[in-house]
Amino acid sequence: MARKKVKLEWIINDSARRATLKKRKKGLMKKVSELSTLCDVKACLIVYGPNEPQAEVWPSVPDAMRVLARLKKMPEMEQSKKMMNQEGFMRQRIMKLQEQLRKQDRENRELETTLLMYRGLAGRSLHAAVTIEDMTSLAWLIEMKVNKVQERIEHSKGEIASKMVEGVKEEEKKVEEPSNIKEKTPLEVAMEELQRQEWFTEIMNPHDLMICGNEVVQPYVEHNNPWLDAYFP
Amino acid sequence: MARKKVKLEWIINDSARRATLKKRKKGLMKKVSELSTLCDVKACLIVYGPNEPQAEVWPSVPDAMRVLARLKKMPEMEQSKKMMNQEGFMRQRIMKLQEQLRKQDRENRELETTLLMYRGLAGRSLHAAVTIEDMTSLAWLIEMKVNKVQERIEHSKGEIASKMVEGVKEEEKKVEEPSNIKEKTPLEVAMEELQRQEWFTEIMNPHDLMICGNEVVQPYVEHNNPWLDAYFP
DNA sequence: CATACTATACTTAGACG
DNA sequence: CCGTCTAAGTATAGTAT
Repeated sequence: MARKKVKLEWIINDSARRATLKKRKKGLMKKVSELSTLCDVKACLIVYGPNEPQAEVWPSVPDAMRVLARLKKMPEMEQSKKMMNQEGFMRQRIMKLQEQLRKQDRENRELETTLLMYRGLAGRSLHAAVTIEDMTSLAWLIEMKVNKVQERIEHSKGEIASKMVEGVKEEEKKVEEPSNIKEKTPLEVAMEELQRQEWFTEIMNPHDLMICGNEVVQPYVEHNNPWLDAYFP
Repeated sequence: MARKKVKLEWIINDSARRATLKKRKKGLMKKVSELSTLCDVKACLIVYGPNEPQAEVWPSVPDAMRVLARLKKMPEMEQSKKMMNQEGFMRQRIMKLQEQLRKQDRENRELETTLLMYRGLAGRSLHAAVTIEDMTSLAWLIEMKVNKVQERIEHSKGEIASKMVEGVKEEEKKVEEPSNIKEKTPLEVAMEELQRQEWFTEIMNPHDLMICGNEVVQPYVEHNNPWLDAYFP
């Protein structure tokens, strides 16, 4: 009746596997919550069942969304790590932080506006009527968003374009080098640039391709088209 | 020299807390990976440090994005659970699934297009030049997205509007009831409807408010504006 | 299938260098 | 700060109900 040392591999036995999943999932959730209270850090855990489309989420779906939102903004930061052992690191770091602060301040102002507006709407609608005006406000809020995104697109387009042209020029310069050093193609550079744009990640839907680091990533998709499997193995 | 039973509360000692965080985070990562190999389930874990903006992510940032993208689409499913013990559940279920299938098929077609297009771009740019045409294609792809979103907004606007008006009417009907039953206000209903729109979750940025179930959720925001704390405790 | 049990494997708090 | 050590505390595989 002793306990075997567990081998780290897929459990073949069907019921044993489900039992293990249940037990360990529970344990994991507990441990995540412990970590989060003991050390007061934000964390989130998502576990999908084998067939269920419904995932188990800690601490809650909305909170997980918050964490996701935060994660989405990080790719810009990952690169600053590479500068870690560079000379003059401090000055760059400080500049980055200052810029971040300014940005955050701007965001805070926007947040205030949205909060106030929502408050106004919610307060009024508690037991009074929701008027056409409320509805219009909502529509206005949404249209504002769209306009903003379009503005950013217009603003970024030129930059991306010049980056690409730049990339082309650089490639033309070293046209006869052996170049078995795998460099990023201009398109990849431009795509990475796009990934870093906030409006881009918010506009592109999850089924679009992403570039992350050096690899082209195909986001999660549950497809039922065998042709795709054949074409992209 | 014995080990105390750990109290589940914030560890005051600064270095002890950081040590615990490090150890337990490592343990958690291990356990998540074990679970995922033992039971072959998709999972993801994100843990933020106390001050670091850089999160620790398992299994990897792109994979986490995939998992989260999948999560984003779920809210529609959560509600079907409430119908579980209703009569005629089966027919509704089947209809939902059929609709989902159609939707997925459409999405697959879009995916194919994007993949083919990207392939074309990537293939051409490997060592050849990136032309203005490539760049234009990219811009075109993005503008398509924006147009689509706007279409959806136009299409949904009317529906949302009528829902709100409906809500107002209903509230007017029962104007003299005591109503200590906390019902959703029309605005809340409309907002929930919005949340369910794909274009909405993709357009709204993380700093906007979300409604999730019955509560108004404020997404993650690291603010440095004390006034906000005072106003929204 | 879920629940309860228990021996054992695994994790980790605290001490030490 | 970091890694190592070790006993105490937890998680859980296998089993029984």
